[in-house]
This record gives sequence, C-alpha cells and structure tokens, in this order.
Amino acid sequence: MAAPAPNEDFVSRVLEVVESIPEGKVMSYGDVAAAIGSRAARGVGQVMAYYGSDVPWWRVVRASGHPVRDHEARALEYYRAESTPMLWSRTGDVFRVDLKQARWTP
DNA sequence: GTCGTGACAGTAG
DNA sequence: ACTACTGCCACGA
Repeated sequence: MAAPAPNEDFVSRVLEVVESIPEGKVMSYGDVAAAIGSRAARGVGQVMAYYGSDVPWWRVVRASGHPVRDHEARALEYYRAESTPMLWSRTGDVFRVDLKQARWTP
C-alpha cells in the first residue's frame, strides 16, 4: 500500500524545500506542503517553529501574502535586504508580499 | 494511545 | 475587511 511520507521525512522535506527558495522569492505554507505531496500547511508551520531556525523562514509566507505570525517586523528587514517585491496597505500600517511576482514554484 | 496546541489554507456568512 | 468552521500534520504531556 502506498503510504504517505512518514514523520521524519516530512520534516526533512519541508526544510529542504524552504532552503531551496532563492532570494527575492517566497512560497506559501500551502505551496510548501503541496511541494512535498501533502496539504499540511499547519504541519509546515509546526516544523518551522521547531527547525525553522536553520532555514529562511521569512521566505515562507501565508496564502494572503502576509508574513509569518509574530515575525512580520523581522521578515520586513529581510525583504528589504533581498529586494523582495511587496505591497503596502493604503494606511501603510501593514504590508504584504507581492505573490504575483514573488511566488516561486519549483 | 488519546488530547490539546500551533510560525496555516480554504470556504462560507 | 472580519470572524467561524473544517481539514491536515507533528510534537508534548
């Protein structure tokens, strides 16, 4: 029976995909999950929380283009340094990544 | 072995 | 724009 990816492989796959994201590009949690053949957007976020310290977590954003939870200020510094295309709200209070151009698909 | 939690996605109102 | 519900996976107690 074709069983899906086990636990240890899931973590390794997520880290590998995130590390393969080039500068100026971003992937949504759902895209990363789909890249490993799963729909566990939540599982991806959970892996990032534990092992994200060794991967460019700021290049992983939500499907809406918003940066990572509780880390938007930190991500903003990286986006500016990487020249990542982003859009600002009319109020300028919040920003989002321009998935139209920054969305990277392997 | 079960339950709750979490750096989420998608749909519905 | 927002909240609420559901589905998915891994980890800790």
